[in-house]
Amino acid sequence: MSLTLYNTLTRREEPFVPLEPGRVRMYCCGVTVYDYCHVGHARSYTIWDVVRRYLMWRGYQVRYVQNFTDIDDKILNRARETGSTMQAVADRFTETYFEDMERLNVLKADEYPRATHTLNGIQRLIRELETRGFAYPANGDVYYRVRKFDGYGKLSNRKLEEMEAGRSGRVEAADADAPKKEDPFDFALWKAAKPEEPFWESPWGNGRPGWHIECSAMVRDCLGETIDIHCGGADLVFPHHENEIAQSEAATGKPLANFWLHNGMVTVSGEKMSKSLGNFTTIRDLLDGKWSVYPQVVDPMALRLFILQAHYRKPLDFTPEAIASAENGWNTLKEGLLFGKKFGEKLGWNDAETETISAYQERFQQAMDGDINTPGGLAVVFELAKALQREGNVLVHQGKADTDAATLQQQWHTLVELAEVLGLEVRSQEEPQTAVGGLTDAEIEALIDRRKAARQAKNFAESDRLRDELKTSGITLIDKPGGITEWHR
RNA sequence: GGGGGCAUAGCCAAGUGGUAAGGCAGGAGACUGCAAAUCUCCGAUUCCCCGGUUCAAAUCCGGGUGCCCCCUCCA
Repeated sequence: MSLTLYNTLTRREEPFVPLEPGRVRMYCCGVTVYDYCHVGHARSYTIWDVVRRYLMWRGYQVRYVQNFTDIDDKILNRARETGSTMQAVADRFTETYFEDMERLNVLKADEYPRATHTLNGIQRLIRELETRGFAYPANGDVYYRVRKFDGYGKLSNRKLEEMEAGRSGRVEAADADAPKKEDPFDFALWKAAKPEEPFWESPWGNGRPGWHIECSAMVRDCLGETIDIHCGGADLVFPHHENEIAQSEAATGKPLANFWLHNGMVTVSGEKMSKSLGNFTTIRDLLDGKWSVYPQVVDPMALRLFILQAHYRKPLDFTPEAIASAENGWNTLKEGLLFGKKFGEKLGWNDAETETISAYQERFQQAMDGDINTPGGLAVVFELAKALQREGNVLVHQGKADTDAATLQQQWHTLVELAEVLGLEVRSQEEPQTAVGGLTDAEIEALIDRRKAARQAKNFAESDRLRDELKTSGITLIDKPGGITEWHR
């Protein structure tokens, strides 16, 4: 069995073979740090996190690099609007990126290059392109000579003539740089500084790098001339990744990446979630219960589950119903994942190494090997979680489980292992134990005692009133056989 | 105009030639004073439409229809 991945470059699923046996070099296009991340970003970084985790689980040593674009017009605009500086804005939203990803349990990259720290590599690359005739200066700017690169269009599968011919029905925005370009398709490698903008010195004058060049330079600096996997959102295929290929391959004469992976867009009512459409929900607003159509706190793992329940290349529609569904699904998984903590000791589990159940492992792997089929992998995880949830309840109600302790331990071990490959973990620090209703445990117990008395006296009106009273304080009661009542917040 | 992708139960979603995974929601029963929780059971004669290939197709081929993404910053 081997892992196959859909490669945008060849438009086929291909067996994944790394350049160097056992090692994977992976680069992911990161965010431009000018605002909070939204659910679309969450999807992208979650899915690449899963690809990375899966490769590691498959035994590869993965080196994962993801950049921050911290030089950009949008950051500058934000700085102007808020009376701040590009650096300060970039630092702030780099920080919030980390906070959001931490909540989503996205593993930290091995390296986070930033445009502002890569100026040497960028300038070196531009100089090489200039020497080779792929770049030309024009009034302080430097442009890439697109028509000189034969392979231009190979990733996005388009021909310059055809793009020229149609140009879609959109209004063509005037390109202010057009007079400086030899050809309308040329793009900027270096932009001359405008008054009052931050700049860096260069052989072409003071200025700053264009967007595409930073990734070419960072990949080379951090991972080498050819890497195994380059990934990002499907909206980056053209022009961003196409231009990266043009820059890197013109300079080195080698392929930039063997596999190009792209994730599908998150949509809202069928339309792409994006800043420009204004239909986005930030990760923190969603998790903190500030999404207007779903004003409840959302478990980060439910968001993760929502993302993984769709195949990564398909569009994913973001709706309150889907989030509610994912929350319920996560509760089931969580029950399964907590099984060991709740019942392990009672079942007399030993500390010895427990084996993963191969039947489940193989089914999981088979699904994931098929272009990271997370919905298929989740089916296996859910089967285990449901089985354990059931056993847990049988155990609580009948005092003993239907399955022997050793098998349960293996099932639990398998569940935890496979769920972790998907990054689905119960993280204890996320359980806020603040008493919403302000009742202390003793007060709650006292109310329960009063209700018990009422029930024994068959005064059900009073007992139901007490139950409702507790309910409004956020306390749920569970009546069990033998007159025992348990409660939880 | 060009390029890419998608259409499977109420909703989400796997499945690429061998007779439809899984999740959510829903229904019935058990339990309960009633609830909640839990347990058991139940759902597509059918995979957008029309043709074709085949012993056999959701899966392959041809033709339609509808939707999304990209060609402008974008994950």
